[in-house]
Amino acid sequence: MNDRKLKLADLAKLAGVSTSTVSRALNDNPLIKKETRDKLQQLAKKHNFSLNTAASRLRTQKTNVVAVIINLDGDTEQSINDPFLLKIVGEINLALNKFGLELLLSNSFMASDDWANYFINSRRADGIIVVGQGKSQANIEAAASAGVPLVVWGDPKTPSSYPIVGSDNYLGGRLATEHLLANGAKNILFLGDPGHAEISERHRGYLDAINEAKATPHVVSIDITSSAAYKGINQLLVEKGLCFDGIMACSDMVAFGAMKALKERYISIPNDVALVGFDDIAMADISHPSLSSIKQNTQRASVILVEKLLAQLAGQSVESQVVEIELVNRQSSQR
Amino acid sequence: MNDRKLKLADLAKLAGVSTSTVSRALNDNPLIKKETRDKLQQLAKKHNFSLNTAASRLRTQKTNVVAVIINLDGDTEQSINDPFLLKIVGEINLALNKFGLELLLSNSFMASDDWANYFINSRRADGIIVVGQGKSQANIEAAASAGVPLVVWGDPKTPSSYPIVGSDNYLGGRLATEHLLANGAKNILFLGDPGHAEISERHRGYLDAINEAKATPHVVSIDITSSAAYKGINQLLVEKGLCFDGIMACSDMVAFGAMKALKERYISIPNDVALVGFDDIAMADISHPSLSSIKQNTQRASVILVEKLLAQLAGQSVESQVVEIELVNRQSSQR
DNA sequence: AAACAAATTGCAAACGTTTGCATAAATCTT
DNA sequence: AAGATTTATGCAAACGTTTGCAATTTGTTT
Repeated sequence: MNDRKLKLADLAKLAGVSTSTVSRALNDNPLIKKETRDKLQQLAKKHNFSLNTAASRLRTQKTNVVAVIINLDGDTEQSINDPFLLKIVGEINLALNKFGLELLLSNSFMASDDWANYFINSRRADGIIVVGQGKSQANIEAAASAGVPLVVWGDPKTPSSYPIVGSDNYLGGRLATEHLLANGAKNILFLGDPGHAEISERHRGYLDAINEAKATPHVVSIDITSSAAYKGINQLLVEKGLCFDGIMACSDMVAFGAMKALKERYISIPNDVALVGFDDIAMADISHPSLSSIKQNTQRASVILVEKLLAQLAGQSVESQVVEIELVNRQSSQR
Repeated sequence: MNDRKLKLADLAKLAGVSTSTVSRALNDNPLIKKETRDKLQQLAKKHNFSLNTAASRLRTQKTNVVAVIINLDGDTEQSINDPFLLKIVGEINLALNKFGLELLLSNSFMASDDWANYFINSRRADGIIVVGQGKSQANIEAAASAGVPLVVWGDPKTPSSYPIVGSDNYLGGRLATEHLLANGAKNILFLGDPGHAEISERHRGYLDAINEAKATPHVVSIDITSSAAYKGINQLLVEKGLCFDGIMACSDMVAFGAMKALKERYISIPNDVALVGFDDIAMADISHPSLSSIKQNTQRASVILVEKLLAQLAGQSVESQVVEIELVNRQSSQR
């Protein structure tokens, strides 16, 4: 339907000016008289012109694209099932758009493990945002030490050579546990895998709160999925009976897995067992009983992630940063 | 840390051949002797070389990028909260990677409404996958009639000038309703907004099943969110009491909203009200009672979407296609 | 009105690939 | 052993922007 794609030169000919002028005008360069600029921008719009990004990226050596890598462990299926990871990708997308950047989506099953090479050397993107630290930080380390502009969503307290933005997981774990204690729970389970960076901090917070209350810690180490949680709690109940009266789950999906196991045995939540999750996904509010949870401010975190990436692109060096969290108090822990 | 980025010419000099040879070797062009090809590929790997995609895209006029647009209505907040949309994006990502394509993520709040221009003319991407028909198909129509390679995830039975891949929503609505009827429900609510393309088909299926059973249809038209469902059912219960014994919800999240409203009033599921959802998200299996649902085969659909896009890129014309669905029978409808 | 400064615009050379065509080397015919 | 094929490589011209510098126009000062 359309005739052949217009290029800058065609537009220039139409307007009777040089391509330099058109180029500058479209980039709103003040070197060009305001009047001419407006006229040319109008013309471009009228002819449905848009710049060939390939050409301009080649010339400027900038892409205005950010690669977002969902960093999965491979041995967990958290990816597809956990709404939280995808939610944060959505937020990052919004934040990037706000800064005029585009989002190239990838996951860690990508072609190469050499992110620096694949994304940056190849000029596919200007920088990288990694979502999730995963258990191994090797790929991240490698990219960072190759000098790639890079930010990670993860646990900011992890010592690292690259900036990490994330929630105060320690505080989250502590708050959740203290909340359970305050609601009368004595034997509180930690449900999650402390081998995972972010969860290990939540676990530390849990431990400190438990110790201060002179209670006994008990960890059920499971994969970050609801089905693993379901099985884990089920098994525990079979083997030892109801030996706990509170659960601090490392994610909401995990909490729901536990909740199912409890409900099936007619164990009352929160009366027999109080329960707190982590993430505050949409479902937390809509489940019955509704799930108390530690809410992560993903929106704010996303903006910070992008800002820090931009700062790096501008040559500044940036630090890790903690984003505030909040306990959302609902029915599952209230007694 | 790294020295200046290598280019093809540098590599050529190192190997003592021309850039043409290196270029062809790296693209595995059989014009080049296998031996030389291997040697050059090795050399490239050793020096951590990777092609400048900007340059090669400029030269070849191909990007190997597909823009995925999450098409939202603007007046609904389905986006961030509905795991289903994001899940399908994840699946599409996997499918694209399988074909060596990359995924540029966007949503309909993007800069321009002129997708053809923004994505294709500008050579940001070779083609577009639209996730969700939304209520208005204007943007899609415009892009399609501009000759853009484009595929839509939506309701394949919608008459359209572009190929739509999606579940058999009519059949899904019918199966769900028939299932509820078979389980003894007499007054079955349809919970969802029939103004929305895909949901309208589900509604048609519902209606046909209801009519064949000589039952009375009743639609509660709400936005596609769990909170809208919660409010909708709550209001109905307040105004008319328990005037129904079955619900066919237009999505799982909607079903959960309804479930909450029912549970709060101690209305038993499935005994007082049987419930079927749509989408079969992870939570359906883990809720209590577990939620019967129509399962959409997102993985298969994603592969088909990509294949159809590739076919278009190859100049073939392609048709809409229905992907099979399946009723997953769980507790919420079983009596 | 000339000389100078400031504001606009144009010229032409990059950016790093790919690829049609020409050439050189190797292999095959007779 | 010399031409005719086949196979392997190199030359050089694109692809469509951006941008330093030069050139032109306009405005200001004396």
